[in-house]
Amino acid sequence: MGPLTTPTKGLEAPSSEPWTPTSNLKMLISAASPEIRNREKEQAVDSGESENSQEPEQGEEVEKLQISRKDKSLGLLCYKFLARYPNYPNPAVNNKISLDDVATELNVERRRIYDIMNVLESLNMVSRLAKNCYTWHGRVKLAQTLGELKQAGKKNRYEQLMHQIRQRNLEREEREFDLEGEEKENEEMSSFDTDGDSGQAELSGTDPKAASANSRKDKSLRVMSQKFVMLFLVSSPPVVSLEIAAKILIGEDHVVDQDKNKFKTKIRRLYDIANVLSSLELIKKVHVTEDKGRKPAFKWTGPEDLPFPKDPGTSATSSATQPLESRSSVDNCAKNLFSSPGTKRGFTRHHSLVKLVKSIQNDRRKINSAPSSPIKMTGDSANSEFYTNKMAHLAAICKKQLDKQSTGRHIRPNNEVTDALNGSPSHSSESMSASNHQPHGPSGMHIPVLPAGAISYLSTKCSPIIPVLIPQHQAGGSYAVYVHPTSLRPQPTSLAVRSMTFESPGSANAKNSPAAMTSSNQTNHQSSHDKEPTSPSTLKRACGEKSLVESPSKLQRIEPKSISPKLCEILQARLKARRGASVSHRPSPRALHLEFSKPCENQPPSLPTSTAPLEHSVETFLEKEDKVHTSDSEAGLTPVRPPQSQAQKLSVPFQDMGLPSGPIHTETLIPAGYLIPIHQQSIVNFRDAQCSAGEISKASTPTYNVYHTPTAGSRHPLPQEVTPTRLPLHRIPPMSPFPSHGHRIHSPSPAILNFTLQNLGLIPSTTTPNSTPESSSTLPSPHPGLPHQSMIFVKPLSPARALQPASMHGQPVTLISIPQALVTTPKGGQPLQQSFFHTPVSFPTVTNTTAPKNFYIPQRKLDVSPEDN
DNA sequence: CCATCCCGCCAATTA
DNA sequence: TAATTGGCGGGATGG
Repeated sequence: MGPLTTPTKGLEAPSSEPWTPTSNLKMLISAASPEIRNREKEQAVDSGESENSQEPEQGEEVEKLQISRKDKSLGLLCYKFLARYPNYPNPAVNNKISLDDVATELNVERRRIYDIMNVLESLNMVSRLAKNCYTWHGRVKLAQTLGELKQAGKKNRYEQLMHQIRQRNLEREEREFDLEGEEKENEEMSSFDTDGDSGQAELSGTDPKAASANSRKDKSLRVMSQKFVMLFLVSSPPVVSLEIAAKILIGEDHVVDQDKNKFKTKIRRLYDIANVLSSLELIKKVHVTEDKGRKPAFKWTGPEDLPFPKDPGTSATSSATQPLESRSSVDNCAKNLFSSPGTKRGFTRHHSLVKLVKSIQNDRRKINSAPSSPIKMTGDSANSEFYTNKMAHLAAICKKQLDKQSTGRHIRPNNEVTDALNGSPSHSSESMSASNHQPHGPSGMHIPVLPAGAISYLSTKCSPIIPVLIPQHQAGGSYAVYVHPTSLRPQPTSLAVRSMTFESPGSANAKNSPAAMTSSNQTNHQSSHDKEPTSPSTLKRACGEKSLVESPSKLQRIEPKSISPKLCEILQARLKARRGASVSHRPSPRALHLEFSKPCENQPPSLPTSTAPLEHSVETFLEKEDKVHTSDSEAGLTPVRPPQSQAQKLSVPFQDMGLPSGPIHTETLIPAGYLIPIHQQSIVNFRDAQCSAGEISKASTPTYNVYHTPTAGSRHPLPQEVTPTRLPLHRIPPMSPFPSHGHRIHSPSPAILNFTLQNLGLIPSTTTPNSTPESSSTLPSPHPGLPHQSMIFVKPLSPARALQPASMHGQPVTLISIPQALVTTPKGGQPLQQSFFHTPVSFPTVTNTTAPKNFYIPQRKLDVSPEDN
């Protein structure tokens, strides 16, 4: 069933059909304009068609809508766009996005859609399938992507750069140059980094030559978006002013102002990006009052805890591992999902290849899936989605309006700084909360909201088994699920691509347990094999060349640790001295890391499901990869690019060795790129889903559904970075009892919608018309998709607390339950990805830590005023 | 006046 | 070569 109609179409439908009268109204209204809210207040509900009736209530004739510029804003457009798709799409379905359709439906020029897509693509929320076609991933990979970006940001030392710039500014202000000398020093330091990392990227952008391969293009929006996000993830108060961001994004600030124009342009672009990110609710506008005056800035409101890619090498993270971005090359690579070969060559996937791949994939799935329970995505779900989308759309809008209405800003989180706080000491503690989930909460990022259905897993490395609790209200009580850690990490999915591979090694904790690693590797191998061999050399020239060449260089690598700390200290010292502001440093996670890691090691390597056999030496693995990388792409894997492989190679050994440097270098090299991670998890789900439904769906759609992520980025995590927590988790294979049921929630949207509508008074209560199964959880949780603060207050309880105490004893692992309220969830029916990670080893304290301590922010010079609006 | 940022020309890249 | 992407900056708009 599901498959039939399904997915594909779902999208378009919304466009114009009249859904319900009311809905239309809403849509219109929303679309109409900001003023709407006013209107709403007045009218509240209104009659149909706003236009028609026109309601002169207001009297004015404003004529329908004044089309003010705001009505056309990119942010609003983005909201509309997002409303069309579920936050956690069911992987089984093919979530294709046709640019033409979207543009038509939303009534905008294509150009605008590109802007949105580029930003979303940079966050892995979508990936380009083909010409006019993108695949929607929603927020499934978001947490991971953010984690990777964070790593990349650290690597690039954006934090330091930011500090430097700030200081510089201060100095300038105060006295122009006096301190130049010092600054220079700093700069130099930084510059190195920069050069190493981003610098290159930058250069390329600036310099044509550097770019050689890189198309200049690569640089832009996508890369910019990633860098911008990195800044937030890295800075302690997660507040970034446009000015600073622009400077960093531009090659550097040293450049000085020369190009005013350039600066101006950069700012323009940042606004574009910021609008999209705001729609995603990852950031919000604020003003910072620094020494100078008030400057426009944005505050991060997204999730703070991200999975750390590094550690886990195992799982997904690794994929993440790389943050990388390589800019141009990356892009290219990435883009090429499938293959990416040489510039032109690409293999473009190939039709024929595709078929092969599919078949292969299918086989794999079967295999893999077997153990796992299939998920179901039934047709209904599909249908439901259909509706859902619409609903979501409306809901989103409504929500938005509501928000506006409710002026209140909620809390300002200024201090959300959780990260900073906790962060340094332990990500771990903090992290827990919700890694993945969406953020929407107002400011709270951490709130763990889980979808009712969803199961969260904690990954703990430590204990072999991880208990997971899932609280569900309605549905059932909470459940505890035990999962083998191993399974988690190494992802069973064969799909994992090489990216994964390297991840594992690297991430695997610094030390990584061999077993785990191997397993993962293995998987990769398999998958990779099948696929196409082509890719290897081909990559884009750029990629290959650069990576190759550069990789060797270790420039950065070396210093990072050594240097960075120094710099930090210096900077901090300076800052303190000057301002008294302090910069928070994060303590290096490493120490923790190690500790944690050990436990992990203990775990049994083998996984039940995991396919991963162990073994394979890295080398082997590598070899294979080289040959094959891409193969997976279809499977949903990402394509690989040769360079990566190399990188991996390098990295692997090093890591194993325990040397950070190796891998790092690579990264460094490419700093600027755009990252594209791969997620296993998703894959997994996907598979599962497919098992059940997949075939059908496929049949319907010839295309590949796969979603592969575009590419994996190449890099791996830095060794340094290894953070203690690793969490990867995300979806687990179907071990858990429940998940199997498909019930999932797919899109929250309906729920939300209801919620919204109810609030509005539009509808009585209860479910939406088309109920979807998930309806059970009526509560509206704000979904990721629509975040609203206002809508629901989810209080972030400390998760730990919420959960049962049991967890405590249970071991190191803490469990977190999530209120079911939150509906959201991924559709996959499965466990979603939320991962919580708790720190594995928790000492008793851990739990505690999580919550409460957030408040203090060390220094902050900046005042942030919420502005909104 | 100035912060935002829409619009769309037109170049780069693809098909 | 045509079409698709998407850099880029003029200049409009709202505050």
